[in-house]
Formats: sequence, structure tokens, C-alpha cells
Amino acid sequence: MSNHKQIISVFTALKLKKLILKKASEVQGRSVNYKINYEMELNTGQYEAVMHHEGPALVIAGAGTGKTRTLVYRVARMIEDGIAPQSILLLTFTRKSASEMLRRASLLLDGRCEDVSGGTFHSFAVQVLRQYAKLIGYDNNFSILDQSDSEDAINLLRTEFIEKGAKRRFPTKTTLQRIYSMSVNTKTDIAAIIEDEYSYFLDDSDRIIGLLGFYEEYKKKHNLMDYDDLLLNLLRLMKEHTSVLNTLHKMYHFIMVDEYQDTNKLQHEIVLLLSGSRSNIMAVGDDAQSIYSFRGASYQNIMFFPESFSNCKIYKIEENFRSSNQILDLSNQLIKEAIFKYDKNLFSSKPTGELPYIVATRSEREQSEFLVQQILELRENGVPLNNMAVLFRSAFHSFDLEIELEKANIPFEKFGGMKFIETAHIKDMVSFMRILSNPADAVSWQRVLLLLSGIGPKKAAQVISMISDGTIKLSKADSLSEKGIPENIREMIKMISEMYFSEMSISDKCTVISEYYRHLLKQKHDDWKKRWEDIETFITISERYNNLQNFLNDMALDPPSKSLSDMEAENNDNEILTLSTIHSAKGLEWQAVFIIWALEGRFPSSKAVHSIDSIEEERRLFYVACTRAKEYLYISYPINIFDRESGFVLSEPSRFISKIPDTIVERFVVADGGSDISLN
DNA sequence: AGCAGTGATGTTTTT
DNA sequence: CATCACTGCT
Repeated sequence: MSNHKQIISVFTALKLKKLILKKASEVQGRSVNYKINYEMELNTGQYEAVMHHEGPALVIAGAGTGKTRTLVYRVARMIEDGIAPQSILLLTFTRKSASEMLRRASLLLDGRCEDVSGGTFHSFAVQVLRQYAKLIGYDNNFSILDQSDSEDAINLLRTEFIEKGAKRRFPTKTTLQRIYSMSVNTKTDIAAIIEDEYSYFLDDSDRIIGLLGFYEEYKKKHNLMDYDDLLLNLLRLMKEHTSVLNTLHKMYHFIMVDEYQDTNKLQHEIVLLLSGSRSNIMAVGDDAQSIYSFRGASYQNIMFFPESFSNCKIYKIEENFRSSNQILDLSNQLIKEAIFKYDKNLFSSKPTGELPYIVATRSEREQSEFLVQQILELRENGVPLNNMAVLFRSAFHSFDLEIELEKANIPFEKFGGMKFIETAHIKDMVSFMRILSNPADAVSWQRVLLLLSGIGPKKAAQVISMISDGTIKLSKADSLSEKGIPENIREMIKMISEMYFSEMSISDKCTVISEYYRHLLKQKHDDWKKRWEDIETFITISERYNNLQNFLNDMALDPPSKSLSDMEAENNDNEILTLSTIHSAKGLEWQAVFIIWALEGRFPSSKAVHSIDSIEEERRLFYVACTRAKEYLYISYPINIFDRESGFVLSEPSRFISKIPDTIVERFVVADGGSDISLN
């Protein structure tokens, strides 16, 4: 968003504020002539939340109770009341869900709804920081490190901290990054995190703390922010610069936060500051669906939300419009055993449906075969493929199924797991582009320099330090020959310099870079042809942008999740089956849902069984999975699976389903029926 | 000194 | 299957 536009929106917001107050006072007495008949279209719980006017509110909305609908109608209602769209801030978990809500609100009312400010906490933070980063010692063109960039940066420093000849292994870059991120997001000392969660690294504690301290300096020096910094620095900006906070208060008068159960301490603090003395804040969420504690989220945020304000209204929405009573019985049963929760019991007025199935198969292959068969059968019975989903705990759980689906010619789209943007070749391309935006971006330099043969960490570090101290500058003239730089590096810097000063469009720059990159790709990967297709997709995506920073923001915060083949499939909107991790399935619903690998050791994951808290989280995850289903729910697990990781044979069904009474589920065992598999 | 190739080792979930 | 740590090669 340009500066200019934001200033205008501040003025419109200010101008309309008087209007709001007048209207609101009118509302108290008699109802305004709304275009939408809210009372008719919503149930009581939803209606009350939609009509909530000013002051803090918490909406506890169980799964499938029309939480999104409530938010959509509230946006429409506020705009009907004359509130300036720009002064409403809608913070959501993904950017997709923000734009989807605003789209629905627009359909409901009119185009003004599209002007509501919205996005994720992270994208909101970037918007603000791009304007004010200077105030806290960053350049406005800072680069955003995603998780793997952050790991790479940590890895650079890691080697220096490894003790020679140590008996135990020093934590990997992934672990280190996780410790750091957890420490930031929960506002806890690194030492405490290690003690609680990584006690086997206790001996390395000092080294880890030292390393992560260097990591922080490194980021500052090279004008880099990781995901956690975005929140942290936004908070700093608001705390240390009242002028910024005041500006934000002038801009945003009403704040709504979706999926509040998945916010962490930093985000909660941001919300508190942002809502200011007006406290026009509405938090919406469901404590039973809190599934992001590994990222520092805490259901306590929602549990204790009312305590953060003096007069917080609480609305509860419990009527479920999604699932059959049979599915709800199972879900309620599951969550009944949870330890901490707001009391709630979902009920549905939907007609009676089938009992959920729990199906045991003898092998993984058989589980896949059973699914294929059942999917085809449902389809025969009129359930389209895009109304079915297969959900699983971890992305790799679907590998075997994917093979079977391909054999059976069932088109599918997978969410979660490895993303387009995370593949090495796309990361390489993004790194080149990031350098064009922030030439001090050492992480990107490191990445692209290592692509060259004969260049390792030492040489790369040397070149990078020459870049940061100005010995090497991006310039139109080739001034590197006298500095003893190897030919291939000179060539690369020359190419980058040309692009840096060029007036070409973003996609043209991408094309030039990709042509340079092609020979490196061929050298490195045998399957370069397949990867090259992805790069062509990347160029196509870049055509949509005319601002480099926006392009890079989106690549870091809202990357395209699908690879080329999936994108093509989407265009001819044929029936496509959804495969998804449960985390990525949040907020979605299907007529038929399959949950696979409901096996002790897989789900709950063997990594989660060590603590009550993480088992509780697995339970909520299972709950989320079940409540995605409208009519049909199939839970399956193979037995007698050898688990390479633990060296054990996994043979117990998931603890979450083993205690479910037989009156509310139907249990099956798969057996051979001639050449076919049949249920009995 | 620093790079690249090789065999052992662990593998959740995402903005 | 990718990452790590070691070792031999330049």
C-alpha cells in the first residue's frame, strides 16, 4: 500500500468517526434500516455477535458453527452502519481466508467490503515495518527470511560452535532454529526452553545461547528479519514510538482476530496495543481447535482473553451447521476427555446420518486400496471428488495412497508438506531476486555463491564480507578483476549488477536470471527438466507483479502452495480430491472425510507421547479432523506396521479411537473378498 | 586451506 | 531423502 493511499484512509476514517458515533447511538434505540436482514439470516448466537458494537468481545465458536459467516456478516453490518472499511482491521490465520471473507462480504453487501484492511499478523507487520523500519535501525527494504533461510543463517554460525571431538552431536540447524523461535514467540529464556524441551542438549546450553546471540546480530547487520522478528519488531515499534502507535490508532478503529486460539504471546500483545483505549476488539476462536503450540501458540490466550479487558462480552455459538449428529457425537466424545476447555457441547439439527466408520486394514497398501475403493463407491453414490478429503497427521503419511490414486486415475491435490517455494531451485531464484531488492542480504548471497563450483563456505564468506564492507559494490563497470575474484563469481556479480540497475520488468529480470541459472541447474540436478518447468511457473507468477518488494513479500508470506501440475488442474475445474495435513485443513469442510493412519505412534505421533500437553494437542488435532466432515467419516489404520524410526512394530489403534463406545461408531476389519476387498 | 565426495544418521505440524 | 560429519583430493 502506498503512503499516499494510507494517508487518505486516515482522513476518511477520521471524517467518518463522528458518523459512527451518531449511528451507533441510534442503533441503541431503534433498528437502522439495514439492507440485510441480519435477524432472519443468522441464528441467535451469530446475530448477537454480529450486532456487537463497541468494546471488547470474545466469540467462542465451536467447529462448524458458522464462525466465518459471523465475521462476514459483522463486516457487512459495520459498513452498513457507516464505518469506514479501511478503519476495520481483520486479522486472520492465512491471507486466503481474509480475502475469502471479504469477497463473501462484498457479495452480501457491496464492493466497499473489499476495502477492509486485512491479512495475517505477519503481513500486517510487514506493511507497517516497510514504512517505519528506519526507526528501529533497519532499512525499509529489509529481506524476510523464511524458516529455511533462517536455518541457513544459523548454520553459517553453527560450525564455529561445534566442540571438537564432542561425544554427543551438536543440535542441528533445524533444532536450533526451533529453540530460538520458541523462545521469541513464548517470551521465554533460551535456557529455559532447552531445559524444558531439549534437556538432552543441556550441556551445550551456553554454546547454543551464544550462537543464537550471534544470529541476532547477524540479522541486524545484514538487514534481515525472520518471521519472529516481524512480530517482535512490530511490537518494539509500537512500544518505543508512540507516534507510530498513534498513527495506527487513527487508522484502525475496529479490530477482529480470527482463530484466536492459535495466537501466541507476541500476537496477543500486539492486539492489546493495537486496540488501545477504544478496545474495539473482537476475538473469535475455539479453544478446542488450538493446534499450533509448536509455534508458540497458546490456548491460554483465548482462555484468559476476558481478563485482559475490564468489560469483555462473551458470545458462544454452539449450533453446528456442518456435521451430522453421529459425527458430532464422536467429536464431542473425543473432546470431552480434554483437560482444559471452555464448556461447550455442539449440537446439530441435521438429519440423522451414518455412523462414523473405524476400519482396520492389514497393511499400508491395503489401507490405500480400501480408500481408493471407498472413494470410487462414494462417487458412484453422488458425492463429487471435490467434496471428499483425506486427512493425515504428517505429510508423508499419504505417499503410498498417492501412488494408488494415480494408478486408479483419481485426480488429487495435496496441501501441506513440501511446497513449491521450498524446492531448492525456486529458493535459488528467489535468492537472486532478493539480492536485487536488498544487496546486503547475506543469506541470499551465500545461497547463490555456493551454487558455483569451486566455491565453498569459506570463499563465499570472504566475498560476502567484501560486499558488506563495500570492497565489492554492485556497479555498472567491472571493477572486480583487480580484486582477485574467481572468474565465475565475477560473472555472477556482473549479471546481478546488470539486473540491479536495469529498468526491466520483474518478469523480464526473472527470465534473464533463469537463463543464467539454467546451466547451473543442469550441472547440479539430473532432473533439471522437471525443475525447469517450475522455474517457468515462477516466471509466470512474477508477471503479476510490478513492484519487487510486493513480489518478495508474497513469496515469503503467502507463497503459492501448489506446483505446476496442480495449478493446471485447477484451471479446468474438474473434480479433484483433496489430500491434506490436518493443520492445512483448518476451517475447511467436506461431505466425506477420511482420516488415515489413526495408529498409535503415527497419530498421536510417537514424538508427542512424552508430555501431557502434546498429547492433548494431538487430541485437539484429531477433533479438528473429525469435525471437518459433514456426512461421512471414515477413520482407518493399518496394523502390524514396522516403524523404522523406533524399531517397533506399531499395532495399537490410536488411543483416541480405542475408547470410543461401539454404540457411536461402526468398526470394520478389511478382509479379502475374492480379488476385491470388501467390508465386513 | 578449503572443496567435494562418501557413508552414517534421523524424519511433525506452518506464518 | 536430506542432512551431517568425516576424509581424501586439489
